[in-house]
Amino acid sequence: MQDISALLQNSALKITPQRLTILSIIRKYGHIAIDELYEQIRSVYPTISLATVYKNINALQDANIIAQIHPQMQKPKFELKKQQHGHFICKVCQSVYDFKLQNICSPNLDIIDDIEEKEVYLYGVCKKCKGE
Amino acid sequence: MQDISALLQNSALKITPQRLTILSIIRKYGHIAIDELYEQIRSVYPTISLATVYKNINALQDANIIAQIHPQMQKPKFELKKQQHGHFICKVCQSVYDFKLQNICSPNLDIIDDIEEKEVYLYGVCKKCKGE
DNA sequence: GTCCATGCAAACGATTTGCATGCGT
DNA sequence: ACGCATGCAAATCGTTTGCATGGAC
Repeated sequence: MQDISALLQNSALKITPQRLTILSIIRKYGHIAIDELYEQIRSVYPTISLATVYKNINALQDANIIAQIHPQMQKPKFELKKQQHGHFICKVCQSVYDFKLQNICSPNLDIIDDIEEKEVYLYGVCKKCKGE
Repeated sequence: MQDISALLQNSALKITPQRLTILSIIRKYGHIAIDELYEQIRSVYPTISLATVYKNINALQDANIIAQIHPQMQKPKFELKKQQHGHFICKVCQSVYDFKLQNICSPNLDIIDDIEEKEVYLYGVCKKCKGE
């Protein structure tokens, strides 16, 4: 379990209770959309402004502490930044699961010089939903 | 080269000059954002409304004639729907190249029952930009 | 004490909607 | 002739900005 304060300490960002709460909610949920995040944080800080949430997710992205994913048919979601991985999205329950990215296709496209980053989304039905 | 009228004939959508033009522009550019599409179609139909362009891309997506891609750091772009493929995005010139998706990683994640769709974006610098 | 963060309201941009008219079938 | 498509304007939604106050360092 990563230490959330340390993430902020190693950045230029100040440690505020709002930021700590935002990060702990993201960690708890794994992947969360902005409106769910806002809803969750309001149960802790009822007076927090949506603008503050937006400013913080932008600052945290710039500081490379969180990352944004864009699954098809879903609102963008945020996650704590970690090593490269892919996402499996269940079409039924909409859950997002991380998985290790290994030997992704090496496309033989002569325009490609070299590949620096990979972004992979797989879509299907998870076992939990299939089993019902 | 696919026949654009046929795409519309096989759908419930009416064949209008605006739709044909939208589709031919998408085909010509391969991948195009909505504002570029609007700009291009205005050079043919100067009176077309942006609302019409939006209504049409929504209708064409629902009819499975076009698809939307979401490369990181770029506006969403549209392409004609075709068999499954990945996208390589040049970080310098922002160009999008299609490539054939073959033996993508089989993640050993026990929550996955089976995979129905794959969405892959690779990011790097294309040879054209590297060579300069 | 300084500077950044917060919270509110207003502004903004992108997309959608309602409605009257036009066009494809 | 009917019903969907178009084009305009207005409405809406998500996100950003400006600014005064508060809090972290």
